[in-house]
Amino acid sequence: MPAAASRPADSLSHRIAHLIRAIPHGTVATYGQIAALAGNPRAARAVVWVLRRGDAHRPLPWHRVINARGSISLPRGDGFEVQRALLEDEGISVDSEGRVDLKQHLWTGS
DNA sequence: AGCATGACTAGGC
DNA sequence: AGCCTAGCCATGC
Repeated sequence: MPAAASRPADSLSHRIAHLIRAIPHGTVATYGQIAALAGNPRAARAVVWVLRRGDAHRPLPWHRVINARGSISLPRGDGFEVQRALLEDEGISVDSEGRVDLKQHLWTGS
């Protein structure tokens, strides 16, 4: 079965989705961190794409991904509130500005 | 093939 | 410390 030059299973996007599902409950990861683990430290925007696209087949813990400054990147609004609620449900404190204590909750990647 | 979108980031001022 | 700019990646039209 040659052909199939870029099967989803081997694509960067798929690796990204896989990594996101690997983020442990109660911890968070940054876009850049996921990108780096997926092989491209500069593919943070690709991570965003995957998160926005979502996965119709399996649940994606999208709420565990935040930006490098340790805060929720969604614009203020419903999405923002939902993410904050989901994180707090996992025992992660999020202040009114959407900031999380990375020292305490950042996924070490292992 | 070119332009636009998106929840990003590092670096410069 | 905050704002702006330029890079980077995958997809959709």
